[in-house]
Amino acid sequence: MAARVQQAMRELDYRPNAVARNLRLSQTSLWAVIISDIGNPFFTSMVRGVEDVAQGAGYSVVLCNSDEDPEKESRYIAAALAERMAGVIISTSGRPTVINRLVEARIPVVAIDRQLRGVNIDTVLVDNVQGAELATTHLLGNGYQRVACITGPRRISTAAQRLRGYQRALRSHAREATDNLVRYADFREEGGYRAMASLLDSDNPPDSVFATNNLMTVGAVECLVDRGVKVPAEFGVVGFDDIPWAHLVRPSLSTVSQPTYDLGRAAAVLLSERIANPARPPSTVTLSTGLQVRESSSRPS
Amino acid sequence: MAARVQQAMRELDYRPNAVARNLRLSQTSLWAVIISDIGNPFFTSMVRGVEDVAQGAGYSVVLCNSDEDPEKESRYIAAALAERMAGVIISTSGRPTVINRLVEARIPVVAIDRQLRGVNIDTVLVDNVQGAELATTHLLGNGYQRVACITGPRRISTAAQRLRGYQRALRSHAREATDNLVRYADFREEGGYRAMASLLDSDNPPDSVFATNNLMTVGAVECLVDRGVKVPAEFGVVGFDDIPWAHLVRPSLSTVSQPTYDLGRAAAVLLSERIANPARPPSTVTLSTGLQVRESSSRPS
DNA sequence: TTGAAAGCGCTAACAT
DNA sequence: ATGTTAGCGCTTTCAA
Repeated sequence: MAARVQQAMRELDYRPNAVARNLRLSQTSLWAVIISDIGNPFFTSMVRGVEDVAQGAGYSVVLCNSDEDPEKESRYIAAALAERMAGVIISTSGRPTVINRLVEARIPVVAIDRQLRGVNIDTVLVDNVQGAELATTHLLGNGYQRVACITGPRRISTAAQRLRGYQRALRSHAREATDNLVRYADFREEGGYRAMASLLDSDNPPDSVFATNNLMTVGAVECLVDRGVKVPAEFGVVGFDDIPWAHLVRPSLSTVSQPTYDLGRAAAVLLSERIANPARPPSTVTLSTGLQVRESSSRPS
Repeated sequence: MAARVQQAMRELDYRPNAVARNLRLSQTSLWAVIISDIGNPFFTSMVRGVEDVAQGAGYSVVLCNSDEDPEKESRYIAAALAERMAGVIISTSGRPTVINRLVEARIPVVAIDRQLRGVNIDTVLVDNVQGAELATTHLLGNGYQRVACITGPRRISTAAQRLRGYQRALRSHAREATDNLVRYADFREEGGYRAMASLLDSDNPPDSVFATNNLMTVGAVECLVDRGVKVPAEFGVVGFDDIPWAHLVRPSLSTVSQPTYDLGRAAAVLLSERIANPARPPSTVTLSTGLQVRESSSRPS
């Protein structure tokens, strides 16, 4: 009887070997989530969203941290490929070539937060242009005259789109969008700090800044504090994406907020749908952003 | 010749199937790092330390987030077991039973940050008693009279040890270590907030607090801000473990700092040594902590 | 209902 | 130096 087998299983504490099972079925129950900076709370919140959906669908989520390093990213992609993971959710560091392998190997892939050029796959984004426009317009509306922008690496779609939103806002307020108010940094704190320093040291410095991610915003504010520049009285700051404990920071930071958890959920839903039906055409989900006005952009009149 | 095979491999874009390889060799090149809260920057820094060593030793690191939930933790342990991962580094949510399976299955396991009761395995810790004593003594030395303690769940070793260090410091300053100044919370922000509220609402409220992790410290400070209690003039605060951007928070937070990155490195080294030599007796590495004095504990005289 | 066997893709041992 | 084969533990198909 089957009952006796069950009994024996318990007695011997039998655990099925998933490796053999995976080999036989040529599929696993593991999803890889490859993110570009584990130190950025944006990604950690997103991962929670992915996890909650994945658990419900019977998958386990393993996290891989590429640290914005294309080489580490490649290594993790290779691992996901070699282990024949059931699916991959990736926020790329910007090199499209390596990811193609996954797509070619017919492993379901969803791009999250950042677009993948050259391949047509499921994608979950926020409306970066709109968010950046919101932030810049807000600064202009509060009486700041020369709004600068600290953005990320050109190859990363969010950096490019947020810059575009900034430029669009300037133009619609009849300001010229000059290059000398734009700095390209690395989406990290130190990069934000250096970019801010460079802006302050320029010939005709700005009186406010829009930084295109949370860590660079922190770096920029640190620079302003170090130089004794008063925020928001002398200088306005708006960032893209919140930081935790934003309310404990003085001055508290105005930011473009993103639905990070829902971003993760949406990606997970797309991935499970693609696994269920590999033939369906890829779709793109775009979530909208909101402006959180706090102290750093509210110039006293 | 071998050269012709190499050539064919390239032409066909051959990728070895790691699943089959794992089955044959009954081992993988994947380490699982199971952490209890991905939202806590303490763990993210630790993971970086693990990763850097692992990469050097030819392993890839996948991260699993148990969110302090024993059930999720069990699921990930089961996955690590089923996938026959090469090793596991775990910061447990406190249930010893499930982890035994890993040990019984002879999968190399290293406990990090939190001790595992009942099993004798490689462990990496910080000197929690010493750090807590440092923090409490510092508050007493700065003229605070009634020092409270917000600690974590009893079953977690760090919570117990930090509480012990607090009690020891009180006794060596001839203060009674009374239970009504101690609160057990959950190592999260909301828990810290509620514990602080409970302390303030008690009959004989404290004039300072030592919180045993970073998130609860943030929660406690939020509560103090909401109640209009002046830190540090009316109330002193010291936390255990730093938060990012501690310098941007006003008042800036005094904390017991931990070598988080080195903690990860040490665990990774222990794990790779155990993989190389499964027979060696388990060892425990204890790293020391330091006191970062900032504004929140410096009462103006 | 229960049993037997093939084969997933790889590696290691053995034979040529 | 090159070729052949057994077997890792599972699932699926086919046979009894």
